[in-house]
Amino acid sequence: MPGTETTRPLSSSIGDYLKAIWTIAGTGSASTKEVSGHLSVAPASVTNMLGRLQEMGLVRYERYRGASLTGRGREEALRLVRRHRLIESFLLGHLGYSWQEVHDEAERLEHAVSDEFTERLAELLGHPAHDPHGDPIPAADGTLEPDDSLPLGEAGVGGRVRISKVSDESTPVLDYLGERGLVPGRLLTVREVRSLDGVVTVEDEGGETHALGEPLARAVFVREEAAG
Amino acid sequence: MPGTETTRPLSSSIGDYLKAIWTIAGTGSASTKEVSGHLSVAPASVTNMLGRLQEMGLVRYERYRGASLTGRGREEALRLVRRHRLIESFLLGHLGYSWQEVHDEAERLEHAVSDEFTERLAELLGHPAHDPHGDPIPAADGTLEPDDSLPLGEAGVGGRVRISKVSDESTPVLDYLGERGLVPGRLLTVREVRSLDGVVTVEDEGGETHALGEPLARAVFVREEAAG
DNA sequence: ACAAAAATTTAGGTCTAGCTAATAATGAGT
DNA sequence: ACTCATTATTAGCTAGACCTAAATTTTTGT
Repeated sequence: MPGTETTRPLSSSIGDYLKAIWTIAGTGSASTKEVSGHLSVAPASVTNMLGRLQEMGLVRYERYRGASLTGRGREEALRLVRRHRLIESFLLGHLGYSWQEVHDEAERLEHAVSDEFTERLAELLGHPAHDPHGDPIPAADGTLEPDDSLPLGEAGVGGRVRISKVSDESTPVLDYLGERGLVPGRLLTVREVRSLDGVVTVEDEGGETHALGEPLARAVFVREEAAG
Repeated sequence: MPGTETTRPLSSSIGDYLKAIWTIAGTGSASTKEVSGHLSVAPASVTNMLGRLQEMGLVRYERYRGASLTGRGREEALRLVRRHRLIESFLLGHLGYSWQEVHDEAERLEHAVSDEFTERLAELLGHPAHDPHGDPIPAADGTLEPDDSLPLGEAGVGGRVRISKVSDESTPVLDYLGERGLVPGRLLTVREVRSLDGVVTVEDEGGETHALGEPLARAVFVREEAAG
């Protein structure tokens, strides 16, 4: 059966590279330095690995020019993202993990888990479309819903917006927002966007007002609501 | 803090060696060949690794004499066994895995999972004392209930016995027994043990009679019931 | 008691994924 | 257009965990 070896294991660090490129560049291309920074690996090691990934047909890579994912590379990356997000959902929903604990555990687990496990987990969770951060979970067939959300600061003043996701970079930020109910799904009205310091003032459904500065405002992504 | 580095990561294959020695020899000692067979690793590699494990203080090893676990080695092995059995329980109980699928998945997961995860999983499962095969699950503190079960063939004729566990070596065997309800917890009466071929005849609670030959009889372990 | 068989160890090599230091290409600023 | 800082690549090494083939020790059978 030629062409049937779709699911050979693929060492765990290979997946990390693919995910990194996908995260950094999406469909575009990622530089050695960016990947190096993302994975905390020396640039020289990245160069080396990108060469190998190209030989495997997972990335397109040109010396001094950075790398971008091939179809297969993207597929593989999305498969890992799917695993990661489903596992995070499980850890938060069923095992009582907190935001901060979840990421590392999921990072390790996503490399150990089989497709079988992933799909059964999806089943258990009721095939969620989004993870707890609000990020879309790629479908089992590798499809990913296009993400049309925008940073809170770029929303139109006076508009009604719904929080679509909260970026998972910083734990204190997540905690702060979580405590105030600023989580995916929440409906807000944008009251003011001050261009000097980027502070965004919003009003939530309960009439509470929140003023969000630099790191906070950038962590919140929203979608404009159909009816204002 | 000297002596506080209890939980450093320990590469995954190290754990495999410790578990193998524990499984083969318990508290006694395992030969190079046994370990080699158990892990499907060349004998030379085993020799090499046993030397390293000794340096780490995890096994006692004498050239040409085999290896046995030290206290720390045993602790580590039992921790993995705990993980493995809890994960198996979860896969069977919550994700709908079947006997045959469960083992490999658990084997991979047990190396990726943290203590945190393990304990939260134990919580979710209601702190079970036994896994689905009937094997005791080591406690979080490293304690393991002594196992006083014996192979079905060694039970006294006429006695009432309860199936304590079913060894998880062979899938067809597990399936066969499972289909007939010969699972841990089942109460049986031993009708006959034929010494020529080792066939054991038992009667279950429903009055059904089962004649179990070599591989089957050896997979079933029982405990004698207090009141006959 | 000893030779042959079985088990084990040693020696020497591979592959992966990382590292540092030295060298080369790219691109920004004047 | 040229120089210099930045970014990448090459070269050469390390460590872990494995392998095969050759040498050695232990065990077994007579």
